[in-house]
Amino acid sequence: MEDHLSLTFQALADPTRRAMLARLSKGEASVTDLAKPFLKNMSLPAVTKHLKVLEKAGLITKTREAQWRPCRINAAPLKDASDWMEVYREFWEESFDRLDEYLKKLKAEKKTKGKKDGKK
Amino acid sequence: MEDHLSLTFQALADPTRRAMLARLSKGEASVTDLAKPFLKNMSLPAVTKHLKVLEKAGLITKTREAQWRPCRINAAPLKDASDWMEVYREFWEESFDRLDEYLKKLKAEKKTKGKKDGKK
DNA sequence: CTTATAATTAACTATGTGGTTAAATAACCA
DNA sequence: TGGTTATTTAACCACATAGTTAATTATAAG
Repeated sequence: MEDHLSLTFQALADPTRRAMLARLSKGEASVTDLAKPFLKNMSLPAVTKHLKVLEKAGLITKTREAQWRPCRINAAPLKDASDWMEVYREFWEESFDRLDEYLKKLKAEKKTKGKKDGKK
Repeated sequence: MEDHLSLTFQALADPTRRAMLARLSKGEASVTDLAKPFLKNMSLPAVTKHLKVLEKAGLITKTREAQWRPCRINAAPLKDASDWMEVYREFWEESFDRLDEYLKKLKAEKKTKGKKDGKK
C-alpha cells in the first residue's frame, strides 16, 4: 500500500482518525488534547499510533514546542482523494435521477392501480 | 470497522479495487472481465475477494446471469465520502493561499535580507 | 538533582488483509 | 450423462493493524 491515494484512504478508514482530523480543523492541538475524547476507549500509545498513520499519509504535521507536539491539519492529500472521487459524481447523481424516476413511476402507477404488472 | 464511511474508505484504499471501479464506470462487467487486467499479478480468487470488499461497502452490486455474475457500480457510498471530505475543502484551498503568501513573503524578504528575525 | 508532565518506544497479542493453491459449485452445451 | 466455462469456497500463509502495558526519552519547574 505504497501509493499516495491508498495511504490517504487507508488513513481515513478509521473513525478515531477522522475525529482527530475534525478536531484539528478547529485549530492546532497537542497529542494530549487530541487524545482527550478517546482516553476512555484507548491508551495514549494507541493515540500516538493513529497520529503516526495520519502523519505518514501527510494529513497532519507535527511540530515541537517544549514538551508538546502541536499537530496541524494538512488537507492537501484530501484534495487528491476528492479529485479522484469527483470522476464518479455523475454516477451518484444519476442514481438520484433514477430514484426520482422511480418515485414518478410509483405516483403514476397509483393512478392506474388494478392493472396487473407482468413479471419482468 | 463497522461504520459505513470507514467501510467505504477502506474499500477505496487499494489500487486494484479503485481500478475495478474505474472499469465498472465504463459499464457492467463480469468477474472474468474485471479480473483480466490483473491476472498477471494475482489469481482469480484474489479478484473475488476484492469484489467482496467492494460489495460489502455497497460500491458494487452483483447480479446473476447464467454462469456469469455481472457487476455494476453503485456510487452512492461515494457521495457520503465526498460529503465528508467537502468539509475540509476550505483547508486545502487555504493551503494554496498559504503557499501564495509564502512565496510573496520570500520575495519580500529578499529585499530586506540581513534583518534578524526574533524567535516566536 | 529531582520530580512532574508530555509523548514515544518496545514488546507483545489478537484480528484483519491480501495473497496463494486445490477443491467445490453453478450453469450451459453436446 | 459428461465436459466446459465461470465463479466461489476452503485452508492456509505472511504481513499489517489496532490495541495493550511497561519502560524510556524530552522538557520544564522546583
